[in-house]
Amino acid sequence: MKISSQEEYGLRCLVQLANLRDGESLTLPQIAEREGISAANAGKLMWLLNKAGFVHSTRGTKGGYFLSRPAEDIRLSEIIKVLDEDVMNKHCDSYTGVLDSCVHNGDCGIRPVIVGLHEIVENALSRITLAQLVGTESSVDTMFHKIQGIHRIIEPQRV
Amino acid sequence: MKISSQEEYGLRCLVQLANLRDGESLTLPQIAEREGISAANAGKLMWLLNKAGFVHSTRGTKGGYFLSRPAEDIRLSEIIKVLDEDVMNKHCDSYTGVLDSCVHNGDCGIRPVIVGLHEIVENALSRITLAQLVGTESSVDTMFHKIQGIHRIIEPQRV
DNA sequence: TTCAATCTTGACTAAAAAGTAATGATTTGT
DNA sequence: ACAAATCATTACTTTTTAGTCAAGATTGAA
Repeated sequence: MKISSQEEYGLRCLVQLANLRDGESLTLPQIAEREGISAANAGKLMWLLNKAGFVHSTRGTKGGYFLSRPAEDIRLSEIIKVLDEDVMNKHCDSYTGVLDSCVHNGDCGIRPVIVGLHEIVENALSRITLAQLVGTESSVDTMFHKIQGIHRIIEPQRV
Repeated sequence: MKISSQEEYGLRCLVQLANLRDGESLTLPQIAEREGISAANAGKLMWLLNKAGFVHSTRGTKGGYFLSRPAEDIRLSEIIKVLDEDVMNKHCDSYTGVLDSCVHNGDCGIRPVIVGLHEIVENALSRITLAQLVGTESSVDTMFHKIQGIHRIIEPQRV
């Protein structure tokens, strides 16, 4: 269970945009350089994010990308859903209740695990907004503090 | 964020073995047929699981695979760790505290998310044992009930 | 002892994901 | 109008993951 490259870098790019001030924007080469990827690669990611409505872009000189809505309103769960469309599709459609479409009908001990995992991850990511990821402190201390913070946000209440 | 094929089918194979009675075992063709994969593929998975100590095998006629310890003692977190070694390695070693080895030093807003996700998944999987996945009910009702059960197990307490 | 069933292992092939390149379209400034 | 900067889109290449195959080793039974 891991985060795909597309998920990771798509998210990173959005964080870059979330760090901008009002009216500012970033070009593909700028985004690419800040994240250590090629401009072509960044272009592909931004294309996806644009299609999905997270960012707007303007072409020509002085063009670039910027968030299309406030970072406070963008939840990580939405982003991930776009960057990795088939999170769940792949593992039996029974997630949606349609048991017949899964090869493992009648003999699938692990379906509850897959569904359960999907749900806790989705739940955790829905509690974090882009705005909560701004800032670029790098010391072990601040990073540790931040991890604790996210962790507090992430942990769901017991039912 | 998704479960890899290796994780999924490795786990499925172990569930098959967990369903056996004492003294029984399953051959590769048997495992393969039950999971809808090829015997060769099953062989590779079982090889990994054997190396990692989850199963024992006997060769020759009447040979096969069986769990090397009680299903109650095998936590899903251990299994997944073996089936997908580089769960976290990939995303910056800073997870281990060594910040210098990550390309994104000083500009990594998402590290807390990656670490946080890893932790809640690990935590969830460590609460489920193979024994809890035996049985093969397939009706929507029983499956739904099981999902709820796993969900209750999975959700961590609030800190 | 010999044969058939079975696991073991490494090399090979196929499919999927990631990343690159190239061409075209739009905008701004002169 | 023109040139430069920039995004948009599709096709292509590389890398990684998944899956197959075949030759070898071990065991049990006749």
